[in-house]
Amino acid sequence: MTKQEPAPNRAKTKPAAEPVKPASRVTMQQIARAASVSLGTVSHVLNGTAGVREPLRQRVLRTVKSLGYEPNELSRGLRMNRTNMIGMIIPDITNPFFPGVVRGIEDVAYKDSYRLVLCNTDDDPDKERTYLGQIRSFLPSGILIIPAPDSVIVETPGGPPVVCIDRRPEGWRGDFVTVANREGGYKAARHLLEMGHRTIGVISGPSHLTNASERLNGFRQCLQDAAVVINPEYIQEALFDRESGYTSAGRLLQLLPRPTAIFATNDLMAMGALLAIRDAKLRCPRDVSVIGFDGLDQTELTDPALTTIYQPGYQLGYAAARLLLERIGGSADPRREIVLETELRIRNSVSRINSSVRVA
Amino acid sequence: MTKQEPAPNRAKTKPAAEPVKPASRVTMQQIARAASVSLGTVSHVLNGTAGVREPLRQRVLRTVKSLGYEPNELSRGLRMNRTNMIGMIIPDITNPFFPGVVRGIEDVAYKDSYRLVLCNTDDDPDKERTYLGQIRSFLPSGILIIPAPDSVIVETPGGPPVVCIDRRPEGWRGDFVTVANREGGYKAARHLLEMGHRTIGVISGPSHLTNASERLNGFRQCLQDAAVVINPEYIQEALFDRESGYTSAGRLLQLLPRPTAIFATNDLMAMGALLAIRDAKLRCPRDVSVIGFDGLDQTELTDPALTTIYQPGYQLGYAAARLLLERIGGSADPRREIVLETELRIRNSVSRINSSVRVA
DNA sequence: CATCTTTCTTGAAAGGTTTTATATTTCTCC
DNA sequence: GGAGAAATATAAAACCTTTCAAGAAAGATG
Repeated sequence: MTKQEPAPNRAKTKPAAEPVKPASRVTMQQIARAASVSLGTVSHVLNGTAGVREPLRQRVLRTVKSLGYEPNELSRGLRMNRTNMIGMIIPDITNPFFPGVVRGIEDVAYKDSYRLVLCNTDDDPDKERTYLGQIRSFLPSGILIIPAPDSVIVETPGGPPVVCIDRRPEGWRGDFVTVANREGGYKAARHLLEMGHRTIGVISGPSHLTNASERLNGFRQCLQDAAVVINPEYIQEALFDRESGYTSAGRLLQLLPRPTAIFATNDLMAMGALLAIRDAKLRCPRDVSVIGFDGLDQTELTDPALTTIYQPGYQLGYAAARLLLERIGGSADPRREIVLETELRIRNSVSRINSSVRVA
Repeated sequence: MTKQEPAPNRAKTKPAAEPVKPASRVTMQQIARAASVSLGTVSHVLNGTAGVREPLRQRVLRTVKSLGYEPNELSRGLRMNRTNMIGMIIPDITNPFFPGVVRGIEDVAYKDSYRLVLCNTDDDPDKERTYLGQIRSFLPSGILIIPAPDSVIVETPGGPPVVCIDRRPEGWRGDFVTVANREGGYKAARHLLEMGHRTIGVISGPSHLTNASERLNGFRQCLQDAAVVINPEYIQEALFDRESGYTSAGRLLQLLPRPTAIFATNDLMAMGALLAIRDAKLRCPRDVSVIGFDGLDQTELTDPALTTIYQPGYQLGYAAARLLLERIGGSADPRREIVLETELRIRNSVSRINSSVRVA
């Protein structure tokens, strides 16, 4: 306590008063002083870490309220060696599949009052590495990541728990939440076969993305099971975006015989295909059928409405976040792998092919 | 340094060794020791805050690299009274207009190595308040917000700068980045008038959202300028989402005379209208024309492709982030208001009306 | 009433950085 | 070679919390 002169001469002496601190935040120290109590006690009241007798407790609580104290999460995090943040690394929020995932994550995080730090990698492993480093330097409670292709994620022993979503990075041995991509691809193929298609083109995603290649594998498996062969040039690799879907579809349409159906391993590329078909003066599904993968809302309204394999994006995020929270809570269970189901959504972009074309 | 017995009896004595620190991060202190230099010097090398002679500098840098040091942003932020985070508060990432905005923000932020903390308010002022508090407790460098209706944002004098986007909250007197909503609405009306429409329905957004009401006002202004009257029941208020757009359109379609065109103040509602028209066994644009607002990518592919007023979401975010960064940099310029232009995108959902219907 | 427990309360350290004031070295010039 | 100035290095404080060890008060027991 600095000695304090009695009141009278206050005006004269120009006391070495603090120079009007620029509205800086209220600290626990100030609460302690105002409630004439020790710093530690304030902390104990706030966190319930030790019994504090009721009257004192009330006094502290009142002061907290009246001064409008809010804890400084930085010092808190510094002391406790982790903050209530969750790092969330995704390829690109602009790809309409991801907002749903993010939202699922956030809803879970919000309930437990975790904050989300968002990073878009653009599927660039360098950017991903940068972000990971930066995020770690905030000592987040956990990390949720949709890995870029070829990324090598490692879960550092002392560091925050990590859950991978949607794509499994090379050699990843930790928790993983995904969708039954293989079965989804299989379902797509089966539907096309059932509708009589035998000459089928595929627009696949980047082959080093596990989800893309699994969808393709499932698709192939089904054709193989049905003894339908598919020529390599009928399988085009694109980039999971509309534009490359458009160009790949263009190439497929020029093949002879022209495919009667196209499977795009995501909806964005399927939409590109729809556009390509239109631009080629063909009609979908009359001339060419299209089936997508994702089940984006917007594909209900395309012309024609897109038949697609739905995958539950929101649930994907939701499940991943729940799993992460368990880990943060200290769960040391063996690694978990959660696989959500896909679902064929039949709309109007796949038509039954006339039997004349059918193989005998 | 705890005294260390010679190796042989290690098994017996169970030395009071540190319990294998859980791979905790390397600190500046450790760098300092390893390079036999003071803590301050390390800091100066890292930040260039004081001249350090080259050989020493190199030695420090080498140690930093070899030990893999990464700064702890928490202590850093604690000391400097702010972190390199930016709080970003939006209504709902799931609304397809926002991802573009967010991406624009992130691209700017990334370059200056700021991190984004994402929060979805669902247009709920309480949730918004909660988030604001929580975000502030991280001492972010700045805050970017698309305000919820009826929210009261205040920029605390000592606190981080705030830039509002898209909607101006009641009484907001700070920086603001938006789109020329009024002119956009005007353009929509003019287009419909030019195409011969005189009986027009409107699906407006929530009236307490400034952007929604401005679009409507602009629209009305144009009709008024052209001496076209519009009956109150031809203006339906909806919620900026597809579902409510669908119901509102349904109501409009039952009016007599049935409107020949509908203006929806966002694309999501326009898509709902398209659906409603389809379900009412009518055809767009033959029976009813529709014009939207936003210019979402996906509306290129609807059936029919949606004519709409495009607003540059990405640029909105980009500009807001740049402005915020200037403020963070200390700019004390008078408050700025940036208004971006909209653009009429003519596609296929508005048709010219046959002259017989025209007013003489 | 003295002593022992138990329950509350406190002071101080720790966490990792930046920054200020001071100590030390190096250099310049007579 | 030595004084003084300039350049470089350092120690210690500060930022705001949590937590541990220890002190003080209250209650119980003989």
